[in-house]
Amino acid sequence: MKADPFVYTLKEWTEVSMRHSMRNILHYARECGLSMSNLGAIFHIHRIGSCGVTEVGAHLGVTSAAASQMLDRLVQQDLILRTEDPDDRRVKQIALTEKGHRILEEGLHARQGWIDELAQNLSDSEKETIISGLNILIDKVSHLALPIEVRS
Amino acid sequence: MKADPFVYTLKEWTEVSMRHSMRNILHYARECGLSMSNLGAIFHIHRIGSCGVTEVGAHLGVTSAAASQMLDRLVQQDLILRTEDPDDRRVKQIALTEKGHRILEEGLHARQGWIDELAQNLSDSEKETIISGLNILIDKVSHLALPIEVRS
DNA sequence: CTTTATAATTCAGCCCGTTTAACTATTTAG
DNA sequence: CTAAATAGTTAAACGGGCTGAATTATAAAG
Repeated sequence: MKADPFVYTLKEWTEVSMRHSMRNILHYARECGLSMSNLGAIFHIHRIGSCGVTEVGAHLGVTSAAASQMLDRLVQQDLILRTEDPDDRRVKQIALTEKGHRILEEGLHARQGWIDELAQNLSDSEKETIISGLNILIDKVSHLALPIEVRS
Repeated sequence: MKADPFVYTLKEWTEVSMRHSMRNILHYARECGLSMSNLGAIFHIHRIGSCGVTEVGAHLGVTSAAASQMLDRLVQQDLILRTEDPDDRRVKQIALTEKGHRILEEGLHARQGWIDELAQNLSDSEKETIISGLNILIDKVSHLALPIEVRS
């Protein structure tokens, strides 16, 4: 089980791609003056659409107090919008502003720019082979048990 | 160029795999009381072997003062060793302790554990297809221009 | 030998992210 | 209607991580 060459290769690729992406996103974060937590929140808010303060905190693994304060800073920077939920006025709906969306797009581009570069060095037949494999992975990974989002 | 389905698919997979890995490593960091910077330093030290304080800082994108302080905390936690370089006594050689190696191994395992799980849902022929693609990627990515490690 | 450059450390000061606890507002349960 | 639960905010306190500047030690250049 430990000697599965498939697992070894997939881990190697994951390691390499993550190293590239992480370096790029860290550089971008520094460039635009946001912390990784900030970017993580922005990415999460985009991915799940509108949500509440506590939920953002749960995803980041922090208390609702911490989330509230961080979101407050993001509101001040005009990156997110915090509006009252008409159905339950205890809840604040968190959403990205236009500027927030721009940061998100730029962040994605910064993080994955190396992939564009990589693609230029590949022939069409190589791309075919790779796509076949990736589609299998993408299909199967969606069936994985969803990791639980816990607060300690 | 923007509509290259290959780029789209590869980016999608990178996004998904990074989300899994990041969640797991964040959870692990929290669990063992280390920051992501700490883990990043440990990973880097392991990857390039022994190195100096300033170099670690450069990789993390911080000043040598910041690196010195962070490494100091890691020394106190018995995660790294800081010894004088006999060839140039200005330099301190940074290396992982046994405990540091253990944290590294556990971190890798935590981060990539989902890959083991994923592998169980794949047939041998599917694995073959995927490996073929990954090997192309791994080969080509090594030819990418190395991102410059800069200090602003 | 003297000067200059380099590696690392220390210190003061700042900001960010976090927690706990207290508090307000609102909703839900009885 | 009242009591309990929930969502969010606020405040105080702590520590991490960062910077810039000063310091020490060593090496390299002249």
